[in-house]
Amino acid sequence: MMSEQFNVIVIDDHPLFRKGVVQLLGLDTRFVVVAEAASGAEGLVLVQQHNPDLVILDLNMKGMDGIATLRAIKELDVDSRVVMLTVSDQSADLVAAVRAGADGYLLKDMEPEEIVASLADALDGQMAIPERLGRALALALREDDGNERNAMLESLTDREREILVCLSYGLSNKLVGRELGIAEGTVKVHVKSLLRKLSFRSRLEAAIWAVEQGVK
Amino acid sequence: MMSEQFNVIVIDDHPLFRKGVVQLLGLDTRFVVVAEAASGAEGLVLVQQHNPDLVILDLNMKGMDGIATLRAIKELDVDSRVVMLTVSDQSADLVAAVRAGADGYLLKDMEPEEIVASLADALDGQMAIPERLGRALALALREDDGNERNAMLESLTDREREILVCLSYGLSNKLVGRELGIAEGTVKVHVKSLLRKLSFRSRLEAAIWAVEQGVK
DNA sequence: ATATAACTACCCCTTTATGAGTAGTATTTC
DNA sequence: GAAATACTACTCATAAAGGGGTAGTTATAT
Repeated sequence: MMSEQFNVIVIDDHPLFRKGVVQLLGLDTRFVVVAEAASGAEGLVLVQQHNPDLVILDLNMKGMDGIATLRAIKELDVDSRVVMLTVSDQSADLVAAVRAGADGYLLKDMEPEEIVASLADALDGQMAIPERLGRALALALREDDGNERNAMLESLTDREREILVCLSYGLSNKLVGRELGIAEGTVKVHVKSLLRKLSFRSRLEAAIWAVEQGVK
Repeated sequence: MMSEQFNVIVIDDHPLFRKGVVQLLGLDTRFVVVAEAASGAEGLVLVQQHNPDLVILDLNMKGMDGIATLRAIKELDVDSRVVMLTVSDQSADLVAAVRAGADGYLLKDMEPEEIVASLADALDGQMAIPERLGRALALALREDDGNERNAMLESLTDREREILVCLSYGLSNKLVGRELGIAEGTVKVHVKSLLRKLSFRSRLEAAIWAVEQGVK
């Protein structure tokens, strides 16, 4: 079996970390860094152009943040695997990344050997999750069944919950406004807020979730 | 109890039937025809202007048909009751009308006394459904549980069913196209077709229905 | 008193979605 | 062969949705 080479793009707005990653990958002949980007927007263009095997993406970036960039990449017509690289060991970040389609999640303070091994895993189709976060992820996924649902709903205001119910009935903004006696523009604000709080990208996703959760 | 008077608007693109209805209502002092319209679009404007107690609406009109007009009226900020008047005794038409929010459903070949009595019922809050269609309606409503669901699904082509499933996952047209390997514009055509076939007004309604029906 | 949060309503702008139409190709049906 | 249907892909147009912002009001908490 020949030793394949993998094209890699590194996206990180911190030049030092970026260079560190590039250097680290340079030590392993399997990895070829074909491009670097200092922002999500810039990285997006490069990914589109190069269609790399692997994208290493910083989670905490100014401007277009890591999750947004990850989603944007997943919407491109490329089949690159994306591994998030971050200093955060917050399980919330991990869960958000996994939900948005991350193929791996690495911590910047991991040992170089661990990082390289994890990247190889990701390319191999296995999700690379550090040991210490595995338990948090399992916990978060279990919470998906009820705990998290309540947590998500409780993060909404009464008005937002009311509007979510309307969405689950398939109402348009105009009809929701008429139903609740408020302006259509105001409905948009609440919809916008609840989409942000629940991390949905459209009223469609929110409505489907609400229906599946039995929100009434 | 004083004998109230009800303002009525008649919408029918058949002048003869329209005049007949107006004359019929003229025989009963409770009804006051405040306007007539020969098309759905025209009627819509009049309903908006007059906010009548009752709208008598022909189901079978050229141009904007009766169901479409009914929906448009229900979207207006008026609380008019709408009774469909039609020659059709097809239960499908009846079901569609009831679903779209009709407050009554009359047949043009009913006896004048029956029609007037039914209109009074509708104004009183009771849905006016002819005896002979009652059984069909009950049947149709029972069919809502499975039979009609299958009938609705079977009216779709394979591609449309496939796309409906994508909608139930919350995908946008662009993502559906990418998922199925076709152009976004093509997805739009299929979505438009399935919305028409299933009588939904938005992908949101279709997706919610699909989720509730367990379409997978 | 002064934050803080929620609710309301509007502005701007871009993207999506929907509706209507035309049209070519392939397959099936009569 | 001709007709019908499904699928594909356009065009053009309007409506709806979503993301950003500012801002005034009310209520509640610090």
